[in-house]
Amino acid sequence: MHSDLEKTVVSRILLIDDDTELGEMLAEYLDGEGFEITVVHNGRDGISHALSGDYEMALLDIMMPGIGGIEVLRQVRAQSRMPIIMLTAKGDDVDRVVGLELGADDYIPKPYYPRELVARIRAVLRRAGGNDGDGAANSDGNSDNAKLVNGPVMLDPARRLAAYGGQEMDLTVSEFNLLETLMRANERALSKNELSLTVLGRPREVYDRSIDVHMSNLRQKLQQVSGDASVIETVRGFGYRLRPGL
Amino acid sequence: MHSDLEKTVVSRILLIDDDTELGEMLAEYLDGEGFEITVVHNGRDGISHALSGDYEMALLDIMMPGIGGIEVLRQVRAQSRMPIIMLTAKGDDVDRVVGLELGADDYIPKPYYPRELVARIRAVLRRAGGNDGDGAANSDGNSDNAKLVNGPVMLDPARRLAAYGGQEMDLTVSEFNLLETLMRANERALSKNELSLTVLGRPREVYDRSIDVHMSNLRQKLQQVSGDASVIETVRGFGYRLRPGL
DNA sequence: AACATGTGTAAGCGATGTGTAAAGCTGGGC
DNA sequence: GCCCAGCTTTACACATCGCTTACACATGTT
Repeated sequence: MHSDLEKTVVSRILLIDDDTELGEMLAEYLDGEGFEITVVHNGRDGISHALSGDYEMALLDIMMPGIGGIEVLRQVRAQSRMPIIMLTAKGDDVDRVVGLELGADDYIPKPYYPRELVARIRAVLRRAGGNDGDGAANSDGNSDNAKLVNGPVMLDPARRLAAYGGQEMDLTVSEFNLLETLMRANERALSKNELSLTVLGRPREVYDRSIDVHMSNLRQKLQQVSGDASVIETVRGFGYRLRPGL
Repeated sequence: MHSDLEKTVVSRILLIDDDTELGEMLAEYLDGEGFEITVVHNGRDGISHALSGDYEMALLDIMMPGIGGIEVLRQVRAQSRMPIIMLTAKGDDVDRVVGLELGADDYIPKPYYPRELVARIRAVLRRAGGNDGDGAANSDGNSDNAKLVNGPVMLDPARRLAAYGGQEMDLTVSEFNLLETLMRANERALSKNELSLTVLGRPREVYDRSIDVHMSNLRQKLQQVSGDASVIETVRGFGYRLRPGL
């Protein structure tokens, strides 16, 4: 049962969260990342699904009506050591500590940046899959904190450093996420809604110009350093993409 | 380079802790991880069991009524070199030093994150089980007692000594942990939530400014000794990191 | 030309980070 | 058992940043 870490095997993930809209969004995104995801909306179903043995890990919202996340965790843990990541909105305090003491593998506060969520999921899965207990500090180094390079543009997600042709750039979180998302898409065009989802962690709203403005600012910073005005191209009526063949 | 230390035999572990409830939980969890665990609830029994030769290692709570953990450690060490991991409530670093000097192999503060505990147990067992001679913790790079060096900053986790350019610094437990965590992350940026988890042992709560304050104090001490104001950099909206290329 | 869509700039304001002080805890000394 | 000292946490004041909104202008499309 070892060394079946082939990437061809999709990881089956269970999402237990009563927030259907958010669930949709996450499910969609994770699906795109190569995970197979199932969503259930209450604690009851969560427990039974979790214990079915069909899933490699679970994402569990703490705040749920009826059987809350803590109780779900407790009951699942009574029978299973599957990896579990706790999700929670801000505002609940004591429960978190209890959750971790009960054996949650990680804890992620809202707002979820899907990117970060994926990183944590991979970290947890790797820890669970590779059977060697490694070092003490439970930092989540992960496979996708490798540096991203595309032509002269370099991004180091782990260190949160961005540079163009060796010249460092000072980017805000949103600008950084924006550039990171575009680079990961690798010249594929991304819609504004996709960008809003991954960069801002929320769906794009009706008169929402945030992505546009962040894009504008990012472009300015890029141009300041590169002199190149067209590192990022506009796809009119759709979104943006990194200029092919940079 | 597959090694033969893969033991098909389960590791027998002795847990010495007066807290029965916590003992239950840990025992159950560790059992699920493939360890065979025995729990005793006082120092007397702890010593006799430990010296029985039936166990590969012991987890030892420092705080116990009657014969305390330190005393147990001393008496066991008088006759045995078996691996021992100390468990303790947060905050007492004096005990930690004493424990390590008496020959404890590792030290884990409460609250226990089961995942981390398992990792440490495996690490300790691996060290003890493999060729003990060289003691060099190899590939996993996170040997707990190795000194950490990053530019002029030097940290000796075993002795709890910190220095900048040879100049010793007097740090509190939290400040030390903070610096240690940042150094282990090796220039990776860490979110405040991550830092709170590893440094304080709890998730960051809503209006929790503890990390910020500890950071402020740590920076002051660093500057006092180094004159360098920017050993630790802020990543706004995210967290902190050690300045790359120190 | 008329309309739709994208871009840049500016301004307000909530979010975030820092430093200081005071209160709360805990352990050690007596 | 009490008090003191040191550390951690909380509280607050202040500075700064950056996200969003709004609007004017530019560019593309029909």
